[in-house]
Amino acid sequence: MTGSRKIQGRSQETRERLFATALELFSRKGFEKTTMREIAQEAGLALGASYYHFKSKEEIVLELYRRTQSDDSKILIFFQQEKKLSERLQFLIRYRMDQFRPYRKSLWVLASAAVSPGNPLSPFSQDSREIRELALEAFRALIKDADPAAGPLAEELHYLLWLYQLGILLFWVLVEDEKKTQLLLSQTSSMIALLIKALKLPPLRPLARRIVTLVQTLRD
Amino acid sequence: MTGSRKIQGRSQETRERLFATALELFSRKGFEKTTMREIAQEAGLALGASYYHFKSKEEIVLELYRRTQSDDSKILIFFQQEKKLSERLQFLIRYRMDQFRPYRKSLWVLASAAVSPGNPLSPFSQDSREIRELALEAFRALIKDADPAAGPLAEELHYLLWLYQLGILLFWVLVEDEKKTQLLLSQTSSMIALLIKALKLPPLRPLARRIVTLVQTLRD
DNA sequence: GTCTATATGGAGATAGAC
DNA sequence: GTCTATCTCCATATAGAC
Repeated sequence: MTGSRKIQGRSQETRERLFATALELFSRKGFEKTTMREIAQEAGLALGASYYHFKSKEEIVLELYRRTQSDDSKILIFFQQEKKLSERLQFLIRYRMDQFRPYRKSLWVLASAAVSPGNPLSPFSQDSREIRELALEAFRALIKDADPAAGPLAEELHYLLWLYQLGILLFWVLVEDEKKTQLLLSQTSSMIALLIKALKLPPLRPLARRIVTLVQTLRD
Repeated sequence: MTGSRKIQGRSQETRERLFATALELFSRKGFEKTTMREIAQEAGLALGASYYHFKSKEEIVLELYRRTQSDDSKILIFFQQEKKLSERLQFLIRYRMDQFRPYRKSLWVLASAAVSPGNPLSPFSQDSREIRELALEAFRALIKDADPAAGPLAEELHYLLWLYQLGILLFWVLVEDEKKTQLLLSQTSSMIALLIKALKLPPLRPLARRIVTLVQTLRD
């Protein structure tokens, strides 16, 4: 038993080393240009040994997906004690960044590899809807009982804020500057709260309606 | 002479067919997953014959870059007769879309292939600054003498509008719906003009300053 | 000028010895 | 678990027919 645990432990260690080496190479050279031979060599293994741990190069990416699966219960708990919309926004997006941070450098390279048509890795293909719906659910919870209330944007605000989140994450991944991203997040999230308040003023009601109609039309 | 022209003509035709076939396959299967063998076969050529026309797979992409090089003089001429900012915005962005339209389906796949680190194709690498500066120049011209005038945003408005353009083009390439893109463009460009006007109102001056400071900080 | 046929070396992946 | 040997398919390059 103890012996078996030891072996499992060493195997896990090797697998971990392979995984880390692969991500390092992916972020440095890109997914397609990184070869299994390189990964194996850099991790100090023979090619065949690497294939024992990961059946294919794509399976390494699936491992990354698995590790960034989220448990959003902490987000919902935070929402119970904090009603301010800008604070909720910042918390939710920072929470996502914490999930992705260990793999931030690999994210862009892998995401762009994944959008290739017919790529089984693509979160934009089959699994897309499921993942996106989960993410949208968190934003629906964010809006409920929030201050300021959604007002005339109510029907589409969760979707708009989800798009906003994508933009922030894109900036984070591309610009690779933690401080700047935090500044952008804190500044724009309070501006958004301001804008939501402003759109409740009677003279701006038609504009708010126009925005909602536009978003609804574009979403199909 | 006539004989030579004829041969050149046929060669040009073959080259054109190869080029079109390659782009079609790139957009269907992705750049990396498309092989020269496939391109040759689908175009009805032998492999070696393809290499006569394009020395490498990457050279096909360089051909695409060459074809989308822009001549912005028509934009400047349009600006002389049209002062309205929302009209200018729509014209400029539609002009870019016209440039890219023949290759729209290939754009995303190639762009994502190009952002791989160390990729010689990348417009984000060395050539990046040059291309971006050219694009920004058009937006500087757009703002000059525009109605409404830039107001408190003046210092950074050309940059903000350039970002806006990137967003519209991203939507266009990803959503693949010409009508929706046109709707998004016309609606949002008039909202932008409205917002610029609003930010001149005295109570919104501090907000405008905050935006300018934020953009300046984030740009380095 | 244009094409066919073929060679080289490297990629992902697998089989089977240890 | 890890290795070596090997398979198949790819990009690339070139020799020579037409």
